[in-house]
Amino acid sequence: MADFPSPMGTASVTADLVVLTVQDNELRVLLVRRGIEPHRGAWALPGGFVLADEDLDAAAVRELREETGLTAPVGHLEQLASYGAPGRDPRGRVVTVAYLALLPHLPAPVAGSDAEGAAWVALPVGELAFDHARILADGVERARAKLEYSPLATAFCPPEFTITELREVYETVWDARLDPRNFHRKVTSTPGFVEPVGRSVAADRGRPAQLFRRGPTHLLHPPMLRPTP
Amino acid sequence: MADFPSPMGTASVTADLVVLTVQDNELRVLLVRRGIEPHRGAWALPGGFVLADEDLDAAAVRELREETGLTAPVGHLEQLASYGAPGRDPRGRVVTVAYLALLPHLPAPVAGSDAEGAAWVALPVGELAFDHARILADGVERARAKLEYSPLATAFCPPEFTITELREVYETVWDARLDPRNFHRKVTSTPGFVEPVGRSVAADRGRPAQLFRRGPTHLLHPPMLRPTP
DNA sequence: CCCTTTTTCGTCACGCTGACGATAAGCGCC
DNA sequence: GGCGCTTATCGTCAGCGTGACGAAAAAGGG
Repeated sequence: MADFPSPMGTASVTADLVVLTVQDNELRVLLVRRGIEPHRGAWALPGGFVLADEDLDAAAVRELREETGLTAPVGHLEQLASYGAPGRDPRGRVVTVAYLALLPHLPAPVAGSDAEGAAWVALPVGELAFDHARILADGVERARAKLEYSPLATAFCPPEFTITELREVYETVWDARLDPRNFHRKVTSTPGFVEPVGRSVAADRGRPAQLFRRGPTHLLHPPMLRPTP
Repeated sequence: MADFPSPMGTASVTADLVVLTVQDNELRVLLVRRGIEPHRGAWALPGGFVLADEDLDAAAVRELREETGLTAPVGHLEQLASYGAPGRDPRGRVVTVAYLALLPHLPAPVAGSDAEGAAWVALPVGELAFDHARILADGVERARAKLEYSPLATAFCPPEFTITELREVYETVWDARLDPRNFHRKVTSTPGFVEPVGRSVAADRGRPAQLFRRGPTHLLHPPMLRPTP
């Protein structure tokens, strides 16, 4: 690491969020409509500046809470990547540390103080402010890849879910169809992926399905295979 | 994204490198000995401040060139993660974007202007300045994982290499022993992993080995499996 | 009760892997 | 040149996980 004084004056640092959820068999992202310039009126990823005495992860957690009203620790949050091209923000040098959040479907989002509104927008979305389209694409790609070798699909589900609900998450995020019988075998035979609750729940039609919780495993061995188109 | 003025004054942004190589069946990392405070005399990851009109990736490429003297694009370079805990640098708020580089073994490294020396240090290393021990651990873990599902082990090899050299890379990075026969079958039967050059090379003893180049694939299907200890 | 729907269990062929034997192709030495 | 040693490369075979698909179980509705 070099030393002061810095050749690059200084930069502002923001934590922006790619918050994904699955609703109505659609992959949706939380977007806010910008209330101020630049890009006033355009859709953008939620986020904000990192505070002076705040860690990057803490800033992401705070932003997520502010935008979704989340209090309990549900879903999943991880650092995605950082973006700092010189011209990406017309106001000056801004380095953005992007985070990826996977959540079960929640009530209507809350608009932040600097936004005119917030909404869950189904993918693919249209134009976004700044380089947020690229950040979103990176987040979606990360999420798609992580479903293969991690049990993170359960982050899209409520605390108790059926195998079919979990399969619909995979089918939605991957935009593919999975065989219900093979999927059921795979999920229930992978140790630590899901644990049976013991109760069942009846849908509108068909045989009632068993309820499951997410298991203790953080890595799938062997991974869930994405069908080859 | 929120707007100016920033609640967090501003921060300095550095690009630090986890440069890994394999030499003498040891995984080694490029470290510099700090010539100035803080942590003067301590080992640290190479890196430096991002310039005013410079993208993050460009800063990483420049630092890598300055520290290793690399001109041609060899090996592999990717963003690792960002670190910005408030107290991680005693001089003030510094956000570091860490990069991971995988290189074949090179001649002696070059000491930067702000370092008293540079060296390839075999893992595990001792104490490091700042939070560089954590960054290094994250980089090594990323490298170990990537060898499973990507052909990045070839980044540790010279342009032309034998299957045995490639296997020794896996064995060194994973600290495991692989069956030479099964490894040979796996590598040569995975499409696009390696391509035969057509020539052979004789070692000190034994049958001469065929030479290979890295293939066009960027993802291994199915992945190379790490042995379960 | 029969039909429909959905969940859940079984069966079977195939491909990949781990374990390991066998052969090929060099070298040094006598 | 033949022999022994070492390493590279090819073969064989059992076991496991997977894709494809049949079949039974468990509800509700006419």
